Amino acid sequence: MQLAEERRQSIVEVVEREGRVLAAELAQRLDTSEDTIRRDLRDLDAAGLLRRVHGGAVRRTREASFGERLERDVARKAALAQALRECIRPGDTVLIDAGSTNLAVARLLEDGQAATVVTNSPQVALALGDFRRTRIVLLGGTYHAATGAVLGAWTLAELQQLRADLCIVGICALDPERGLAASDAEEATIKAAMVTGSTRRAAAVLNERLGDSAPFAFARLAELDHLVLEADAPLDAVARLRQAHPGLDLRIAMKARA
Amino acid sequence: MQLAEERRQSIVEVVEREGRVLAAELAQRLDTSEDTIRRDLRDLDAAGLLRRVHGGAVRRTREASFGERLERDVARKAALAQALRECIRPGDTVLIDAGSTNLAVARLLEDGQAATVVTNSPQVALALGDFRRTRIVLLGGTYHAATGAVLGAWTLAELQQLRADLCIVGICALDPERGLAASDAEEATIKAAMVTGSTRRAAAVLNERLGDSAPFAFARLAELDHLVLEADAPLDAVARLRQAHPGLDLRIAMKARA
DNA sequence: CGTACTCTTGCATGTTTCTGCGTGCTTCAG
DNA sequence: CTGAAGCACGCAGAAACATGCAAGAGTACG
Repeated sequence: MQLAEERRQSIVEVVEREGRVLAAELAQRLDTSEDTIRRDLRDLDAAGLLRRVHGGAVRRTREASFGERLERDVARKAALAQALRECIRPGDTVLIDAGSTNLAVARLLEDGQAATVVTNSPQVALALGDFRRTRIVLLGGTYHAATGAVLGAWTLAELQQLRADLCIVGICALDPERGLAASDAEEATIKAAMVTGSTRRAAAVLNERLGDSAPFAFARLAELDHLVLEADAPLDAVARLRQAHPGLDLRIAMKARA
Repeated sequence: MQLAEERRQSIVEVVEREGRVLAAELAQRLDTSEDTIRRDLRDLDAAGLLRRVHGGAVRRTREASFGERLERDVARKAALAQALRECIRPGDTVLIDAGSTNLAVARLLEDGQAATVVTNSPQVALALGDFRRTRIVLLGGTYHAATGAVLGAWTLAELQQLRADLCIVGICALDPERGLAASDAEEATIKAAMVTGSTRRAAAVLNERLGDSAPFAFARLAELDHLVLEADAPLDAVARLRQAHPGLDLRIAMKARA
C-alpha cells in the first residue's frame, strides 16, 4: 500500500517528465481506480501543478509575471472577450483597459470594427499592430509590468482630454453594493477616469471575482452599461446584479471549450 | 492514443510554423476526421490562436510589418546596441527612440543601469518589463505599426515637458553635411523634440545608411555626442565624419558574428 | 476500550464530452 | 450556371466525467 501523497507526487513526476498523461493509464500503473486518479488530477490542477484536460492531464507551461496570468484560463477569457467584442459599434472610439481578458478582446478585433482604439496597454497596441482602418492610440505614463498597464499622472491627464464612445474596463472585483473595484490605488484612479470619460461602459468578470471585494472602488454598478458573465455564473449572483441595476445589459458568454 | 488537447496544440504549432494549413491535410496528419479538425479550428479561432479560412486556417499575422524588419540583421544590430549601451551612465534618465537597433539596446540593458527609461516604443517598454530598479515611462500618442513607434501631438507635448540626460535616437540616414534624417515627417518631428530635450545624444548607424540621405532632417551632426559605427565601416566616411565634427565621441562596434 | 468523527477510496448512477457519420447548405472555380 | 469541395448541423455510440453513497482506515476523546 502506498500513501495518497506519494501517488500524487508520482503523477506530477510523470507529467513533468513526459509532458502528458492519460487517466486510465495512471490508474493501471498506480494500481488504483480511475476515480481516485481523477480526484487527484482535480486537486493537482487546482494547486497549479498540472493542467487537467479531457482524458488526462498535460504539463503546465509556466511563464513570467504578466505572461503567466495571460496564459491562464485562455479559453474562459476568450469566451468573455467574444461577448465583449460585440458591444463595439461601427465608428466607435473604444477605450480598452489593460488586463488579460481585454488583451483577448484586442486579439479578436477585426480591422475597422472600431474607428479608434485608445489603450493604456502596450500589449493591446501591439496586438492591433497592423490595422489600417482603425487608429491606435497609446496612453503615456509609467509602465507597470505586474499589471501590464501604463499608469500615472500623464495617463490621467490624457484620459481627461478624452471622450470615448465605449470603455472596456478590467475589474478585479465586482459586488452589487460596493461596485467595481481594483486591487491597486493607481490602477483604480486610471480606471475611474476611463469610466468617467466614456459614454458607454462595458466589463467582463470571471466567476471567482463575482461578489468578491477589492480595496479600491472606482465606479458604482449603476455606471456600467454592459456586463459579460461566464456561461456557468452562479444564478443567485446574477439575480442580485439584475435587482441592483435593472437597466444593465447583462450578457452571458458562450461556454468555454478546450 | 492521443489527447484532444495535444492535437489542438499541434495544430497551433503547425500554423505558427508554416503560416497556413489545410483542414484535410491536418486530418490525415493527425489521424482523425475532418469534422474533428474543423471543430478544433472553430474553437482555436474563437480563442484567438489562429484565423480560420475556407479550406483550413492561417496565422493571425499581427505585428508583421515591424516584426519583419526586427528579424533582419540581428547580429549587426546587436553589435551596435552593445556599444550604444555603454554610453549610458548610472543614474541617467535615458530617452530611447523606437527602432530595431534601439530595441536591441533595451534587450541588453541591465536592471538599474539607468534610473529611468523613457520611450515611444511599446516593444521597448515590454522588453524592460520586469525591471524593478529602473522606472519605465511610455510616451502617449498614435501607434504606427510600420515603425513600431508612438507618434503625434500627445507625444510631442510630453517630450517638451521632458529633460533627459541621454537620448538614443534612431536615424534613417546620416550625412556629414545634411545631418540626421528620417524618412517620415511625423517621425522626424518627434526625433527633433527628443534631441532638443536631451543633454547628451547618441545614435548608431548601419553602413548602408552612412552617407545616405532621407527626406526629413531633424538634427545637425554637431548636435550628436556619441555615434556608433559598424566594425567594417568605410574609412573615408569615418574620416569625413571626424572632420565635420571633431568633438564627436566616435565608437566602433565589435565585429558582428554569424 | 469503545464511540464518534473525519478522510479516503471504490462503486453505482446519471451526466457531459468527444467523435464520426449522414444530410443538406454554402463557397469557390471554371 | 454547375459540379466539387468545404462546411454546418444534428444524431448516436463510446469514452470520460461528476456525484452520492457506503465501506474501511485512521484519529480524537471520554
